[in-house]
Amino acid sequence: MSLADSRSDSPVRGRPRSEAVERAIIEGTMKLLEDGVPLAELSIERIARTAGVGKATIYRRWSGKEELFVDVIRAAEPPDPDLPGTSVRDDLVALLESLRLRALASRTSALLHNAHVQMKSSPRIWAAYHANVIVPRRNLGLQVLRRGRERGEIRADVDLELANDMFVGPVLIRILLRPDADLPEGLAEQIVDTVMEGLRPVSSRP
Amino acid sequence: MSLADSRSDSPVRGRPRSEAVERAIIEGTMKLLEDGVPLAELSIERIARTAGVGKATIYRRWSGKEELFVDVIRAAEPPDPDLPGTSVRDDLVALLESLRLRALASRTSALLHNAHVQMKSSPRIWAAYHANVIVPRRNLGLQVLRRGRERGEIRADVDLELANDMFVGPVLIRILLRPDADLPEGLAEQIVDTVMEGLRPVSSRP
Amino acid sequence: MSLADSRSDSPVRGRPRSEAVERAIIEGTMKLLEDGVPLAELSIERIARTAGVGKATIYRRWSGKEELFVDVIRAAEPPDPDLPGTSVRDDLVALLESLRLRALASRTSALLHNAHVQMKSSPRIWAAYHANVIVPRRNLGLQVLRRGRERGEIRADVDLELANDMFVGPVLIRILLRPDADLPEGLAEQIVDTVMEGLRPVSSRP
Amino acid sequence: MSLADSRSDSPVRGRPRSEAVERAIIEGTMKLLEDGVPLAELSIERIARTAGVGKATIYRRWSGKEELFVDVIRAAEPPDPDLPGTSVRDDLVALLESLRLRALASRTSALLHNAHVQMKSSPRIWAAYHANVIVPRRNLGLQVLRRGRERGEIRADVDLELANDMFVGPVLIRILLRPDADLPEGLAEQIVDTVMEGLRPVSSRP
DNA sequence: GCCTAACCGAGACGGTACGTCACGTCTTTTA
DNA sequence: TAAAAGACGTGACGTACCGTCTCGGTTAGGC
Repeated sequence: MSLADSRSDSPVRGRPRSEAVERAIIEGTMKLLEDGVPLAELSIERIARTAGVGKATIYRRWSGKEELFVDVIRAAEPPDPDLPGTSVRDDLVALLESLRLRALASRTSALLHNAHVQMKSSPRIWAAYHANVIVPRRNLGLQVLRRGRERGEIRADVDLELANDMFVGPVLIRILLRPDADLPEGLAEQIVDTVMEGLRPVSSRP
Repeated sequence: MSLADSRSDSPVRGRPRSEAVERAIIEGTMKLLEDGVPLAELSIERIARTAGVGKATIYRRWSGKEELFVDVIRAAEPPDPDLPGTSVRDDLVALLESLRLRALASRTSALLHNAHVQMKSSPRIWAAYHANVIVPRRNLGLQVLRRGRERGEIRADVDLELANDMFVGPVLIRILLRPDADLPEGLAEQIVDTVMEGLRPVSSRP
Repeated sequence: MSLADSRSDSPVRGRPRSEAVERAIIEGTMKLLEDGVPLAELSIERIARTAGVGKATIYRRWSGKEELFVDVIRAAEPPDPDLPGTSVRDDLVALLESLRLRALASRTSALLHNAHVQMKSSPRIWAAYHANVIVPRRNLGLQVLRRGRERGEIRADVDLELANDMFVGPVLIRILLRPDADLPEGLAEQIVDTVMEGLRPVSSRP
Repeated sequence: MSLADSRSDSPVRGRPRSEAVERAIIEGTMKLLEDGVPLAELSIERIARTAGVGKATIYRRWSGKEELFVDVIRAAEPPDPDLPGTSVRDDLVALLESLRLRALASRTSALLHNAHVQMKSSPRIWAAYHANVIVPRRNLGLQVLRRGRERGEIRADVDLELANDMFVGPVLIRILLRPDADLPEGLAEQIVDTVMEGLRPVSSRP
């Protein structure tokens, strides 16, 4: 292997792909989405025009609109939130709060509202999005809950997957299904405090 | 209705539209969706071909693909579930259980998974779907919760809209975002019992 | 058969193709050629734009650029010339003169110079052009020569196909291979008189 | 050469162009043509692939497809035929015979049939081909005829340019316009003898 | 039992976007 | 500096749908 690598056969050959072009495409797409262009009008042709790029350059990197969207959305994803670590309750509030704030930020809002829409048209792409975006976030929540169970803040018999859905579901439902719904301050606390009540060990009840 | 028809200005004139054709279109579309045709390939042209119908005949009834989908989905919607009325808890379980069973039925499953996807591309259509399908279901839940508050099964200070989202959210999130997730028997009970814990009046705690 | 024909199954079905559109396409193409647009720039896309027509409308009638050109050239072909019939010599002069005049007319000149060029790229199309344009003209000449042989104006042992090439060749070579060459008045007479000398029966020599 | 190389200013600077590469390109193109690749499919990209050469290497030598073709065709041109010089008649027969044989040779046949086709798309290139290939051949014929006139084998009032077209035209017409036409042995003699009849001085008639 | 307006299927129409390919130019590394 | 490789912007290719528009041919009333 080290031998093969050091041979002159084909390290990279030819002109390398321009990172600037890649950025231009993704940011051009993002700009169009932010400008409120309906998803149905977001053609590859238009993206290419906006980014000042040839169609072939897009197809060289992504095999279609949906594949491109996975990367666009990934680029728009904010970094994982910092968790205080003081308690399960506080960590969950931080997680949900970051979800709420992301949805309120107009930039990602337009993306979040519409992004998964287009991708669900293609099971293959949805899988990619699921693996790259949804699962990691989900794991963050599961990790918090697992730690909570170890610490005795959550009953041992609780289905953590379901618990996670009970925390995240109410927020996501408002974001995805009812974009007009408001996401008031304090929403995260209300949800966490209510659901935690049903997960707490019986001994710790007031 | 008979009053309107008997008006003298223009009763019907000419050949009336065939109900059979209307049914053929909607059921043809449904058949295609059930057969796993990706939403992106569901063109009006293909629907017309499948239903053995002219394109104009479709456009005479619906102004586009999305409008048609609203009716297709409405046709696939099961009737509102019967609520036992014995308690808030039992009614909520019945509601969630009907949601779960609908998602498990393969026929509507394909529709549910993908329906809102296409429609969200068109705000206008999404509004129609929202008003005709989502809001009524939602109101059913709110009604149950309101009755529960009146009966004292739920604390007076609880935000019922949010409470509703907390019951429905976990189920919908699994249906819409993770079609591969399982919806095990007893899911409804688990969710309702857990969340209800946090909504119950302090006095009724064990 | 008469039964089948009289049944209502499918006389023509659907909207008939517009003859006006067909004309617009052919004349649009001709206009572009006359305007000196290089053949390489004569894209279907541009023809459609010029004719104010959708691309699909062109492809519905012709399977490609070359097929279309066959019809464009056929449309530009002048009618067969009137032959005086007084003698082989006079008929041949008339034939060659019509060829010369056609080449001088700027309209068809541009076509003639470039038309067969594009078509030869496709053997299939060239065959069509050959069958529809070249062969009929050629037959006209052969007919004249055959009549001349019957009348004794041409020796019986003459290969008429070759003879025809000897009359037509010199003119065509100037048109196709040397567009800058001049086609002076009297050219037809010179060629016919010279070649006829070699075809005449020995007895009729001066 | 050695003198030029030893000059101090800029003998050649850098890596010299490879003649092998040049040959590979021209012969690769010829191979493709011989293999019956339709002219329309003869892209620079394909030629480069076939010759195992970079596109830029081709563009460094020729400014486009047509320029390249001029050299390809020139490379395929057979040398000028040896003329017996015994009489105008014999020289012309030799000229026409060489034309006939060239067309029969499959190698150049494919080229001859299609070569001028592509080039006529570009007036500039056609001019180059005309000057480099057509004119020299043509001059050879004119030279023979001029000598014939001096010797008294051809009448003094004969238009030699036209005479040349009358000899060459019938053969070329068969090659270029009717590739399926046969070019039988004895064709050259028949044409020359027939046309010469009309060019001979009156005094020498039988 | 006609008349006639609207329906119905088929499919042509001007468009727009698709995904592919070749153009001629450019930017890499290697020789 | 040449050469192979291949990315780049451009634009045509031929296909598929869009939503609209004729066509010939039903199919129900109202007269």
